Amino acid sequence: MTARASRTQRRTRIQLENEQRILDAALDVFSLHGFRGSTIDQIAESAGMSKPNLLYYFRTKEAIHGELIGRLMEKWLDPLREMDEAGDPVQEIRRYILRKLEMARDYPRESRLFANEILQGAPRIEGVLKGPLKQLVDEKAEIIKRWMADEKLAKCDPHHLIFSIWATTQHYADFDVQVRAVLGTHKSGAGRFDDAARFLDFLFFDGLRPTGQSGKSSPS
Amino acid sequence: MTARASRTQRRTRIQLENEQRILDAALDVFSLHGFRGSTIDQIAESAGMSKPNLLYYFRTKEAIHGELIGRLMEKWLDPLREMDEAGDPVQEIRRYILRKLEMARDYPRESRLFANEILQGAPRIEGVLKGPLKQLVDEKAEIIKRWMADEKLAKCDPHHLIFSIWATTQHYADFDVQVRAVLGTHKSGAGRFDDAARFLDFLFFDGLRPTGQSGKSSPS
DNA sequence: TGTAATCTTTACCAATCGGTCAAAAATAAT
DNA sequence: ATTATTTTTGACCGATTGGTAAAGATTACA
Repeated sequence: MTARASRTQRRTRIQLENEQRILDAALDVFSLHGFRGSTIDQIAESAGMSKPNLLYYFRTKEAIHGELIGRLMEKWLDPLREMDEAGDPVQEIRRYILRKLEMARDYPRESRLFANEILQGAPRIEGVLKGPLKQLVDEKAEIIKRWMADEKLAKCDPHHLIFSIWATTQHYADFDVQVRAVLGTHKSGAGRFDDAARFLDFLFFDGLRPTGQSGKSSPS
Repeated sequence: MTARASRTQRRTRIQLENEQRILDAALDVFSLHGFRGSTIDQIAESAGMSKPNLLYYFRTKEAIHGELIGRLMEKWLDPLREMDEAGDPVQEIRRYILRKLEMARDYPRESRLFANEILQGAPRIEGVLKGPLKQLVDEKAEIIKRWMADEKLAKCDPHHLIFSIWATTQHYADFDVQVRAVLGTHKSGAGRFDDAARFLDFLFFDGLRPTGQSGKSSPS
């Protein structure tokens, strides 16, 4: 039995090191070119390793990608899991937005890997989306709905609220090239995310305020 | 000189037909797999055409992709161009959001093509982003800033406001698979976009209201 | 109808793709 | 030091890639 096949703990120091180097290089490549657009040679070269050597640790291209996606999905939903019904609704939502924005800032490759996967029809994670993801979102949407019923938040569709949080935060990772091109080079990287945090706080919490008076202008 | 090389009007009926078929098929394929992940054979088959026949109309894979991207960029920025300083600020922003959402609904392939291009580093449209796009956005951001100075809109960073509109609307095209997976199959396609329009109106215009009283809760 | 231009196909090419294999090199255990 | 094991390598495979050459089929036009 080859080394990598053993899921039974027995990992050499070299194994752990090289697996990490491969996954890191693969994250670079996959997040930039998508699954089909990436080649094993590219990943191997980026990892400073020969192709057969890489294939000694991961038997197929799918195996590398699958491992990355698996680890990603674990970490990706953590911020939403942390949303606590017992907490203050406004602070819970605010914290969720901030955590997601931090993840876009600190793990842009992971965000792009996920975006690539979804864009390309999510053939490899369809089950997760319709299963654990949907379940988690439905659960949290119920909590948000109760918050709204208790007048702690302005009423709106909680599912679409979650979508909008995903969209606005991940935008800073997925469309980073465009954001930087439009803002120009005068803004440092950190400054962009500070501005984004400030803006998102404005956008969501001048809309999500508990007090009821709406500013709608067309009574129609 | 081959037929397709002549940019000088002389297009046969067959040329126009086949070019359209090819571009339509290529839009399907490119928007789903990105540039590197798409193959000429795939596009040819999807267009019901042999590969050499396709290459008679477009000499390279890049040529097809370039033509698509070019036509896309034309249409893509129209809604923003239509934003009129002379109009009512709230209605102008509201209309822009609605137009962008309609484009996400009616041209999801184009949205995904663009997203793929940006995700993969925008190597083929970097110039457009830093040139015409940045110029247009800067121009409209100035208008929005003046609206805010005139107290017609709540004050915020206009660039990030535009980003958030892009992010929230295009999300419904680019992440459609995820949206459908989370919402489940009980919602028809049209209904999703109606809900989205309603929600986005809530999100932006309970925050972008002209009247100044903010609902911030942490006075710090 | 004849003919020139346009359109389509078959056969093919070199390069690259994901992946295999056996043997060599490095490492660890005794 | 010897052996057993793990790691690395170069040479190679069939399939697919983007693209070409040239001949055949079709069309437009006189």
